[in-house]
Amino acid sequence: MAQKAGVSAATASRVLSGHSSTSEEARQAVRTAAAELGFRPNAQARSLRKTSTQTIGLLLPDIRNPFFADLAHAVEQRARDFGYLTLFGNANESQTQQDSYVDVMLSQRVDGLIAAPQGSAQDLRGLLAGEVPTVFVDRVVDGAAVPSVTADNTGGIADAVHHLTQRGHRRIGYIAGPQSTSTGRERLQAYRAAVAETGADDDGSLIYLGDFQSASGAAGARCLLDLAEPPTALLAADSLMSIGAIAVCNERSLTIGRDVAFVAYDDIEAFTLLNPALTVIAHDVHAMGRLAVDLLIAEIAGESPESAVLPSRLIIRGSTPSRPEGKRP
Amino acid sequence: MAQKAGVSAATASRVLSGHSSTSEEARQAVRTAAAELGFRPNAQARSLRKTSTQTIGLLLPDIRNPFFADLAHAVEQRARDFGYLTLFGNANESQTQQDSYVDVMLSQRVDGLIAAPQGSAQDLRGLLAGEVPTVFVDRVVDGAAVPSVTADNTGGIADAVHHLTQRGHRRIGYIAGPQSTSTGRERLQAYRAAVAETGADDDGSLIYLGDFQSASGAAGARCLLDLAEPPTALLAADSLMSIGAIAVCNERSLTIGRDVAFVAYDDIEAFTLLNPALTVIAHDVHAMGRLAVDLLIAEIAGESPESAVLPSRLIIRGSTPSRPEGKRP
DNA sequence: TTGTATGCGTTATCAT
DNA sequence: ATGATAACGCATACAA
Repeated sequence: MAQKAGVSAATASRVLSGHSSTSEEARQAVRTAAAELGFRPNAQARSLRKTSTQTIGLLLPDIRNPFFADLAHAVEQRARDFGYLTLFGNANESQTQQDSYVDVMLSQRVDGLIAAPQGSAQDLRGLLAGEVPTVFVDRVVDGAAVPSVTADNTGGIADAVHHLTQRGHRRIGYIAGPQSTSTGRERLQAYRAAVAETGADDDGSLIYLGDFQSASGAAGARCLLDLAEPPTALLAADSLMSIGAIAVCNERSLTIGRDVAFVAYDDIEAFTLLNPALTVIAHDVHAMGRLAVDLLIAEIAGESPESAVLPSRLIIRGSTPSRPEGKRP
Repeated sequence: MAQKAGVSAATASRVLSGHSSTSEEARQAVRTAAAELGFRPNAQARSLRKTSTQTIGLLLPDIRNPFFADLAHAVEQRARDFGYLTLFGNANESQTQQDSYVDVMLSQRVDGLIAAPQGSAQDLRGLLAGEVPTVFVDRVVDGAAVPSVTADNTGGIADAVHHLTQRGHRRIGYIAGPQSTSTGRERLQAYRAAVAETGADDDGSLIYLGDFQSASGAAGARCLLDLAEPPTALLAADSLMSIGAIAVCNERSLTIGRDVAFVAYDDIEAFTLLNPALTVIAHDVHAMGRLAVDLLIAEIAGESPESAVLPSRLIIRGSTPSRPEGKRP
């Protein structure tokens, strides 16, 4: 390339990176030569020489979960604003895959890492050793000194339970997330606290432990509805489990809102299409992703950004009417 | 690292890559040293030396579209099987972002590229110049000699239109995808052909050009339903536009299945929750992603794999009952 | 089996 | 303003 332009590699580099002072004719020569050859600087070599890769890693547990898809989109767009390419890993709700992606991303020398982690701190030694600037998003890992952007899980669940008890429900079935995630744990704890506070039935059999996937939501709904004394309201800890649970209700010809109330954690557009539409605990996913990137950028710049907790908002729709006097099958 | 283990860099490299012959004691020394130092080989440097990066690029138009999220998942999992990391780009249905991602990925020297492209061949000169093994998935670009894995758009739409006419519909409103995509074009053409073939109303005003996003589905539904002689059935070219369209039907208290029939292109789980559930044109997204990776691997290996067209399947559910005699508002 | 030397493509330093 | 040179971290050909 350089020789085609009749200059040294150094000059070509200077022209292409627009760095140092170059002559007009050198710029011309290099640019035409580059264009003709379809020359593309090798990012690997550049990263090797510089310290940065202009790349951040995004480690998500499940890209098929609309919440994380939205989050990915928000992160990616914001990262672009700062000139970073987002390297994407889908842990598939598996510790093994998560670890392997952390490994790969560290090997790729990402400049920073945004992760919605699972498991304990031990599993993420790499990150926690401070090997790379890291921000946790949505989920956190206990005992990790890592800035995070999370949602107000406790407030969200509390609002939902209070809402349901106000509407006359005392038996609230809860389809929980996996306890290997901070969100799964926090939301379950919040459910228990809210149940205690409101005086709703504190019955361990009203809790089903799912895994944030649709099938477990279905299993949970079956289990709860089969109880001798079934719940009059269902609350599921994410949108995918909600979908599974609602499918079971339909299967059994239980009408949501009439035969059983329903609240979903996470809002997705399709939930507004249901009849009645679903009452949900919603968040500003876009803000969450955006803020996570901002924190990471600050961290990369050597600052120590503060963690943030974004508010939850209960959106009341038709799936949680006041409880009628009548019984349900 | 090497000196900590008391060996040369070459020996360390050999041990870590498990390549050449090494002595037991060298292996021990290197491995313990590597573990103690938390040593991680630099993938950049390795890629620079080797020709491959063990990385493929995946360029998708919209990760928030469940179809592409599923596709991303399938591709990523399959790529893992071959030891490839998937580098992910979300073009956001924008040509500019698409081009910039192609640029970045080529700079990153991905070993191959899987893309659901938009626009014309001119916009993707880089790929088409054969700079890197490429496979198109879902969408293609005209005039490009690139293997592809697509769905049978024509068959899917034809089945849907035939189904609707058999159920007594003559005015079928079609919310089309953008004509800058091959899927948008093919499906629209198939709609027109099927309308002509079945003798349904061939009325240009029954066609609305959307952009595969939810808002345009809503706009399309409003436009079509406002017609002096509105359609009795609606067909939308993807799931997002379907969601927007259904929201409008609900808004107007039109009951799907009773007041207006509905068929969505692409199946998503939430569609089965609607009451009635949606009739959809479904595909095996997982197979599509998997096959795309397989083709790419073959291409990387120097072969010339054949393009594949995966079948569409019409899943008939409650949203398309036989047309009653009664009119709709 | 292992060490030495070289090169991958780029950029920073130091001359000129 | 530009060229020569070294260095980034790793892998390989060759020598020992």
